[in-house]
Amino acid sequence: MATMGGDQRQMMEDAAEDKFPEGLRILVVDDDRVCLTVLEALLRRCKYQPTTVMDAKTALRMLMAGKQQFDLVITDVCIPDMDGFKLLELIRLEMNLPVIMLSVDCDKKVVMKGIEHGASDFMVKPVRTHELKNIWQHVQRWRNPKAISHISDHDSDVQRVQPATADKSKLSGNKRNVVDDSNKHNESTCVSATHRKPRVTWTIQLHNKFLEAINQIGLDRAVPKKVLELMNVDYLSRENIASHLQKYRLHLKKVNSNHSGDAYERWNSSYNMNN
DNA sequence: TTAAGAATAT
DNA sequence: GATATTCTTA
Repeated sequence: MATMGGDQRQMMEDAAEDKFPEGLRILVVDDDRVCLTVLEALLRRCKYQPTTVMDAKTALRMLMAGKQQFDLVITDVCIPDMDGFKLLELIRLEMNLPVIMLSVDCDKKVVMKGIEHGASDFMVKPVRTHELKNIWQHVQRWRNPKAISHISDHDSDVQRVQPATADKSKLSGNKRNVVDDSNKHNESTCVSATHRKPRVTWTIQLHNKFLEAINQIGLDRAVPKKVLELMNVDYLSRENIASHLQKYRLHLKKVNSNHSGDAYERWNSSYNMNN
């Protein structure tokens, strides 16, 4: 990777605000040199800023080392030193980045697996430019999760329809349009995944920040909205905090009733898994 | 209409 | 168990 001077970085930040999708930093992981090169060229053509690596370990090391150096990761399913899904999992666990999976075939099971592991998207090789042009949307989704439109109409699941009051649409005429997917596979198009916010992991750091906020506000006056503001962590939602606050208060109650000294320990120990 | 907090669901 | 989502209430 090229080291960049302050000027360049500044330029990129400007770009990030003005013409947002340009200059997006993308890490591409694929063991096939040809694919890698092609992909790199295509990404460049889309005005992105690709970095290529050929194995998972290097990818991880780069991601971990400089924090927040990338906006998006694209990885092949088959990479030598690690299962692509494993890599996906790790990235999702350790960092807050959208990941796009890549594969040569569109086997439903594989795609499914990608989705289940939290891939933002799944593309089938060969990837075309027009598919890449739009991948910035995943970054945008990540940064602004509020804009997520719940398109959960992908199964024949009996959608539990509440009587009159449940209608969220503002339009009076409620058209329940189900986009028919008559073309289940056009070859080499990207199969769009359900975009789902990653489950929040309350690391010790995050929890400490939470505590800090609570201390500042005062436990009794602490409400999710205020805590959210004070914490100022962009990927957290009010609901996330509400949930955690609920758990925290429950925990406090326990501690108060039976104050066995190790209750505190127990609370903290549940955060020692990672970070 | 929004948000808190309890109750459930995953 | 942890976190998300739904439900009820204010």
